[in-house]
Amino acid sequence: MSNNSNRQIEEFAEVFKALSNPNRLKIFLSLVSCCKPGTVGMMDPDCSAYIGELADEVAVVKSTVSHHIKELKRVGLIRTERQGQKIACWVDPEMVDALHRFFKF
Amino acid sequence: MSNNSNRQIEEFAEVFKALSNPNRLKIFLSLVSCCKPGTVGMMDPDCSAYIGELADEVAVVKSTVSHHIKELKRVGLIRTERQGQKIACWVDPEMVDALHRFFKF
DNA sequence: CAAGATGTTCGAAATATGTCGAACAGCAAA
DNA sequence: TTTGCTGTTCGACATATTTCGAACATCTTG
Repeated sequence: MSNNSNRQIEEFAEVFKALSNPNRLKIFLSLVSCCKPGTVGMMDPDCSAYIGELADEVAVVKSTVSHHIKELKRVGLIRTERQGQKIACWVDPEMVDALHRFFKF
Repeated sequence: MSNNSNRQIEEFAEVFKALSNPNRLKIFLSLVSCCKPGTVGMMDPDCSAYIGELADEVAVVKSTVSHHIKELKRVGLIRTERQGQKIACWVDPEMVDALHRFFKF
């Protein structure tokens, strides 16, 4: 920690901004919790959620969820893939690990 | 991770918001780095920085730094104490640990 | 192809944020 | 007490964010 270039600082700041909105954080945590421990990001069919599901959980309209998903994806926190009509979303474990290391003293 | 009440989610969101501004993140990291490993938050006289110093480092005016410090303090990331004319600032290790655990799978 | 489901894009509105400079307040040393 | 630091508060301004609903796009299935 604390040994970061200016560029890295900007990037982490963007990741934190993505997690700074309560609804976006809920979406992120929802994606984490829908995955079995150790399987995150491995494209397990049980290990993802869809926009509509997330909209129900977080209680905002789907267009807003779509926006939030886009932002979480942009900063690298999640990944998505079309599966038929739906879009599967899951957490990227590498980014979570990077954050874990960020706060390691 | 992911096993958080609504209240906890809101609190973490606020912490992430505090770290989402590049200048505020720089201030935070500056406070981390000015501390020797293992001594963070122990009120070691070497283990703190002052508003003016931080303003120089981050290159914003002191009123802005004061604002940012207030916010970092509000969410529990740092602590402060008056030392004569100056205000000493240091990182709260418990919050860093909480963040570390937050990203622990 | 038509209908139905899911997700995206767009425009708009309210609200929040980041920053500055000026004025003010607290402390220390002459 | 006066002067000179240090930090805080305030008002202002520009910009960003969050959210919604409507319109559009994409995919599946009958």
